[in-house]
Amino acid sequence: MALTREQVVDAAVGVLAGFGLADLSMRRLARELDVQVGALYWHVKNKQELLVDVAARLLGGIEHLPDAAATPREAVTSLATAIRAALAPVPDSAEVVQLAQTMQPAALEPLTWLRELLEEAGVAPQRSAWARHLLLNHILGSVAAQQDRSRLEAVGGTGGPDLGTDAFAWGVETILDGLGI
Amino acid sequence: MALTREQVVDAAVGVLAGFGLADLSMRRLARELDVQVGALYWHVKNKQELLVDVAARLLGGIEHLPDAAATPREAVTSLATAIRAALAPVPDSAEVVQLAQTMQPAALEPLTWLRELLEEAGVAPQRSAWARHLLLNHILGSVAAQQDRSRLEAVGGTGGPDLGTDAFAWGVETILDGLGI
DNA sequence: ACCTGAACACCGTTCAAGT
DNA sequence: ACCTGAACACCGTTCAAGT
Repeated sequence: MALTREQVVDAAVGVLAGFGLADLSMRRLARELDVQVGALYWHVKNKQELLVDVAARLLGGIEHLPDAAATPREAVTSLATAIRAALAPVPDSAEVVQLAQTMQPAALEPLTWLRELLEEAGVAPQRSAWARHLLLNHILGSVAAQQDRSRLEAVGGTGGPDLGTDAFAWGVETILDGLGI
Repeated sequence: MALTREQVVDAAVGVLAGFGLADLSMRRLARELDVQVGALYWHVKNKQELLVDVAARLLGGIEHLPDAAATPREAVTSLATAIRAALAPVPDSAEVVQLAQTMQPAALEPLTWLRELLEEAGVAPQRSAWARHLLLNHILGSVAAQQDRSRLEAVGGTGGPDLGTDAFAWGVETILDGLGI
């Protein structure tokens, strides 16, 4: 049975989740899939394009319209939290999303919803693109900072109660306060 | 005359400013300095340590206490703007600073001043570390976004009036508003 | 003290040739 | 259509040996 692009992305997500971006090489992927390196280039144009698919997969499980009952502001908070939760367990996920966002912004749907929700919550259309960036920088920065910390703890981790969550939630509230919504 | 660590850092900053992080390899540096690669490793422990020095150099020209006459809030804005101005012309500088910040936070003095100024402006000491991160993520995110845009324009650039500046200033004000200072 | 030469163990990408 | 084999042009790091 022939290799599929799906399988290549699966393997890439697996290596990223298990070992981080430094170990995610095309050659490692080929080994994992029992093919030669060149075979991968029939299914993906290059590594960057593959990473866009990886980012999309990481964010793929996020649902739109989480709570019809919530206030518009709570809807923003809820989506931001869902994005963070999806990225937090995967090492270097913030870097991968940032890259994908730069190369193909439209490929990461949940990140575009952020702008819509901000407008529904009262942010002016002229400001919503900037506001989305502000929020996204906070989300990705929080994820990266938390993962850097856990890298230092290494295996002898303290197993603490996820201190990053408080800082993250506070940051979201601070931004929304600043937006006056 | 023997090679110095200073010269290695100089060369690294030069390659980064001129060609970006992708071209900043130890081998390229050795070529530029007319030595063998191994020679570099007598002056720096590894590439990461060198990049910390590069980041420190990029931020090294920033002065503390810019305006004694300014309000505390203006002092924060002024420092944030100075940091952005120092990084904006150097490709991939945000990535390099983020790496350095992770590896040796104390090595980047101007970034530590940000916290002090925020406290002087009225941010509670328990919140000032989080607030600094929020602001820093905005600064670095703005720099990266602007450089990504100018990468797409490439050589045939429109030469527009630096649209990123407005978004940056607005973001700083929004964060400070959210902090209630 | 400072550097060379050479090696080790990797990379991403391409492409003729096979099936 | 899909993959192999092999090459091209690179990496970061180490280290005996030279001066």
